[in-house]
Amino acid sequence: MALIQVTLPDGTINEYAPGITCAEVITDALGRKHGCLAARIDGAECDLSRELEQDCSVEGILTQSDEGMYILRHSAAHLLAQAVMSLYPDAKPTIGPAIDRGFYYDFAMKSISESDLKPIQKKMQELARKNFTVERIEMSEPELKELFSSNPYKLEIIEQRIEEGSGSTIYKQDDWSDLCLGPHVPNTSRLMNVKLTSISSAYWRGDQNREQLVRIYGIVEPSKEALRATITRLEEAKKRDHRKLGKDLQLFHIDEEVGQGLILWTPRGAILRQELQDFISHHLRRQGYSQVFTPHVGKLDLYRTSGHFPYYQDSQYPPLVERDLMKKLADEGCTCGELSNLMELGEIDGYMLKPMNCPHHVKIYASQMRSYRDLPLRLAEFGTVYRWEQSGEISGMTRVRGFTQDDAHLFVTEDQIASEVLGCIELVQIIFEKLGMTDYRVRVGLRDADSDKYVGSPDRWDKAEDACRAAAESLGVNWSEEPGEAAFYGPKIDFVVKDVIGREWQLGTVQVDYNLPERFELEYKGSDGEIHRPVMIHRAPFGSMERFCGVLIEHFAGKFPTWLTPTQCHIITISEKHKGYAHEVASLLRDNNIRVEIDDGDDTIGKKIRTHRKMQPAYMVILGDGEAEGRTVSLRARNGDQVSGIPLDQFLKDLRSEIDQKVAQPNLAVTEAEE
RNA sequence: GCCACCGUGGCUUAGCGGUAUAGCACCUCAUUGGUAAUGAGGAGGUCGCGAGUUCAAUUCUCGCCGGUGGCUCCA
Repeated sequence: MALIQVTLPDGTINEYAPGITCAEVITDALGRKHGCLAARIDGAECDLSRELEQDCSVEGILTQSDEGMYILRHSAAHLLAQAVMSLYPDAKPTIGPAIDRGFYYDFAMKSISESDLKPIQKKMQELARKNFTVERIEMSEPELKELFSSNPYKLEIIEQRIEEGSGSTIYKQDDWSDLCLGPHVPNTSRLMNVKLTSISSAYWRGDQNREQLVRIYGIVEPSKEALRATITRLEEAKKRDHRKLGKDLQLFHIDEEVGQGLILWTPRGAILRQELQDFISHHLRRQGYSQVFTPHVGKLDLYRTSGHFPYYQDSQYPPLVERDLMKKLADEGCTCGELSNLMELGEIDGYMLKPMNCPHHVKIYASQMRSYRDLPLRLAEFGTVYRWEQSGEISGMTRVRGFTQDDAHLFVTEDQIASEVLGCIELVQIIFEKLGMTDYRVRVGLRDADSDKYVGSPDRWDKAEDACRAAAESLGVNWSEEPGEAAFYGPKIDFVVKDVIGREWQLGTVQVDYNLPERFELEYKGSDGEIHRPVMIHRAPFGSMERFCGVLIEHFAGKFPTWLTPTQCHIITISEKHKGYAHEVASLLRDNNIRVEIDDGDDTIGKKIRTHRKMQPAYMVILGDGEAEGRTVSLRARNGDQVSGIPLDQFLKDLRSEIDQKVAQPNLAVTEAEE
């Protein structure tokens, strides 16, 4: 029989008899401890057990690789399904993919609770221990339909995914099998280190109108150590959760009597927010923005013109209707449904909590005759908007019903779009850089070429889209084009970051808009003496102050740079004798605009340090006999570093400069200690 | 909005058909202590809200409100 030639990743070509498996080839090349759990034949992923029949290239997939982890997770999902089926024979498995942080499997079954996860997990480990071989079996369509005849979900997949007359594969371990393309680990013993993490629900095919399924989430790692490390990492991440830290550090409060998703900024949080606003305001002035203020409500008619009221009713607070009018309508026997209709028709007017700031800003633009010399006109406002988010979606500071955007609207000529979009991007870059937020991605939302829902001419879109692409490119970070993700009124650039539990949040956004100027018939007089229509750019580099601060709390784990820290210094006295000096130091610092808290109580020094540590001041300033006599201070940094005998004026000077320069992290005590 | 789970003084939390733990925080007294908890005492809760079952509900049932994890949605 003719031998086949197998090319290995290093370029070596070995000859084998046909029918040799990938596993054997890899073992031959790398030895028995090759650490692979699957393979690639000519680039296509497959099982280690796959047999080779002709010349090809073979490459092992290491467990540690991204692809390897993906396969491990996918196999763990299968194991989960096997375990669930053995414990709940009535359950019907649907789909169970690997995801970035683990895996899940959706079942049609009676609901189970968190406490049921333990036995399932135990069963999984028991099955894993039995070291079943995971076997790939090719089947024809009729065979598949026969095998999964009692599972309508699998049948639906077979109907939709598998071409008439062709077949697919199942993966079988012990007496259990699942419809799947693979590849999978060679045997279940690879899946010992699993942990089921949570239980929730999902709709079949993600469709709200279809069956609700039970979804079980889990994580899996190649080794016990890796699993333990992952669990520890998840627990550590949870400690950074802004909802927990926000409470511990007294940054904000949400009160159910005030309302869901409505943030109360407490004094310490207000400082954080104010510092950020001041920081960005400085850059706005530099870039030629004009500050404006507008009210929190506007007439319904305004939002009829802008299109917000008719199009986005479901995500708005209900309109406010005048009390007398309400009473009159009620007396006339008008029902709620009729009232709603009247409002929609524009028969009666009312006010709306503003869902966006743009209509107000548009009106400021339109309040004067504008000439091309006025453009670009950049109107900025920290504007608070209200949106009726679904109750189940509200979360901490990241998804709320009332929030303040660091909003601005740029009214520009067609030719100014590119440079102004770039200016907006620069602003985002300045902010992210100063705060050390390098872990973000950028989405450029482009129009869907096949759709006609977009306003504005194709060539204008092309230009605007090019401007967005170029701007995104200029950032030097990961960015992706997302066709079909543009707003109907123009392309956009979104900045997306992850929170501690891996959820992505959109922060900043830059959007080009041809629509609103049209709707409000905005004009300017060009240099040619003709009337032209401006283009608008909406942009919010932080996105919302609430969401941004939420993400920022997690980013810094509550250990903010000195300029942002709500209380920069906590002054702590050793004993009663030092009260006088402590207050003197406090006054001096306060006079120099440094935020100080003083503890001259009668706790021991150890106790005071323990107490104040929790609030994460940039520095603890310890004052006792030595300091009072020599007019110096002792500093204690967050990490425990200490330094004594710093002359008071020098400390003030250094601290002031650290704040003014917005240094990334407090480093006075650290620098001194290292010398 | 949907599904599951959860809701005990400011915070963390024990408990359970007979109105309730403990720690931290708070207040008082003593202590004046040099870098992660000094000691003693005290006060503080209609056990999320409303109904129902029961001789009796914080505990069981239902409804509502709120939170958590997902799903769906997200201008």
